[in-house]
Amino acid sequence: MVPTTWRERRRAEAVAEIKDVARRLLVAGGPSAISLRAISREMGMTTSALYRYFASLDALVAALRGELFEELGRVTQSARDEAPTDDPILRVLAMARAFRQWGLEHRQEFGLMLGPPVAGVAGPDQEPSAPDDAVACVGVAFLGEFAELWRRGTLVIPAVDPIEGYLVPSLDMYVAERADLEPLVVFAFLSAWTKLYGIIAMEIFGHMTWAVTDTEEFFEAELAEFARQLAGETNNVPGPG
Amino acid sequence: MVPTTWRERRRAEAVAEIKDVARRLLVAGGPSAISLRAISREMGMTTSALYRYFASLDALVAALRGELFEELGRVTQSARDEAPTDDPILRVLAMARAFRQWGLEHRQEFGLMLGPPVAGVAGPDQEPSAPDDAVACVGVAFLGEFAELWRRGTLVIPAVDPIEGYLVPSLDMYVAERADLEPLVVFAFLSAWTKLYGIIAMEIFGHMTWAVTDTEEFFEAELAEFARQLAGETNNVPGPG
DNA sequence: TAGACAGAGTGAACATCATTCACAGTTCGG
DNA sequence: CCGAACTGTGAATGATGTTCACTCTGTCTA
Repeated sequence: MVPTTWRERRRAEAVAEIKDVARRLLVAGGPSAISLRAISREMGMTTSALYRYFASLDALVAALRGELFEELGRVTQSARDEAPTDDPILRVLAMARAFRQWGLEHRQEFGLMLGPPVAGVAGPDQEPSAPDDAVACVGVAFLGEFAELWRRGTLVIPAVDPIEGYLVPSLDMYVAERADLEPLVVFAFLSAWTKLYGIIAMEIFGHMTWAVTDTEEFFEAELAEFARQLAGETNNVPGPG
Repeated sequence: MVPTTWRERRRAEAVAEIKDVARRLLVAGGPSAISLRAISREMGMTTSALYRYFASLDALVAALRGELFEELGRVTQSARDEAPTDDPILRVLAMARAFRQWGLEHRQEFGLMLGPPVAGVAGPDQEPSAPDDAVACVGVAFLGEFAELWRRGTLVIPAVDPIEGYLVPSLDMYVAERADLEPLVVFAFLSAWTKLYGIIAMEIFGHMTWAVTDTEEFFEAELAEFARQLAGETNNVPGPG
């Protein structure tokens, strides 16, 4: 499995360098700035030589996208592992912060990964409901903490009407030891997951500047309220006065 | 203001047709499929002639984007106006449903509008915190209902720690009669707004298929829980059992 | 009303891009 | 050690945005 022959090692290096240059171009000028010609120029190669490593530009971008998901997954999970083991809520918060932080530091990458699907990269020809969808990589880590929270009996969630039927049935497959998740837990996770995505994506895509000046403070306020809800400590406030 | 001379009328028609064709191309093949050459071909014109109407391809796309925001604004607000005037919560729900529905029926447009900023269309050179940001057009309608809800004293919101400081100060400018919005109300709106964006964008961008089969049911469940929270009727459920 | 002027369209040109192909050099395995 | 697979080359094709010098034609003014 590990490259042994010279050619294989050389090839792996080339693939890695191509993806590195592609990422640099992405960061510098957005997805449309990733061009085989620019890559070949920077690497001192012919453009056609790149086709020995990737079937097309789209294939390259798809590979890069996959690698970025791995990176984001590593980052969030290592943030989780630095949080105290016995406090799932703190672990969730740590992951959420790491998620946002990485996104802010890698806006273009974030857009490529979690923006609208790019034409040839994740088109409708791909199987739509692939169970190993790249997005799952990072989402599942959150799900795991919700499962742990539920296992301890400290998870407080709103009772939702007809919860059955619309969740992917084998979702607890991802969770350690097949937790046999209550659908309500999955709903609680999804609710938090979509909300997290909303805040972060909106900020990174620049759709929040018209309403919020200090997005970090807003994010922390949302996080605090979220933690309060998880602990069942919501103290509501009635109308004006 | 209204075009009177023949040339002006003719010009307005041409501009409209160009944007129409551009939109058709967008729908058919994504943003990268919008090309001046394809437009000119379809219109039986020379490509260079298009430069009499738009300074560049990016300018065309930007104009199209603006028009799409107007359309989405009209759709959501007309959905609101069909809901009972005396029930702000129902009005918010109607707008949320219309928002999602329009997005699902116009995925490419939605991506262009609310996805990551496209290179030349909404680049960093544009003024970042423009108060008339296009996203505001649709968001403000939601804010208005929250203001109304608050005015009636029926809005129940969580108490959030240090709310001052990170909100755009002149946000109540948008609200009818300058409501002098309590920051807490703005926070409640933003919380709902980001959440709504999260659910809808995630679904439209295809980032939810790995976890949810029937996204419509999930959306309705979230909506119901949201309405319950707004009315202060959350009935929580403790851990496993 | 006649002429000046701005608007609208043309066709050629240049630079960029992805992709393919026949060809040649290099490395590996039997 | 020799054939086969791998890696790279250079030319070619056809797509793209953008510019420029031109014509032609409405429109407005003197």
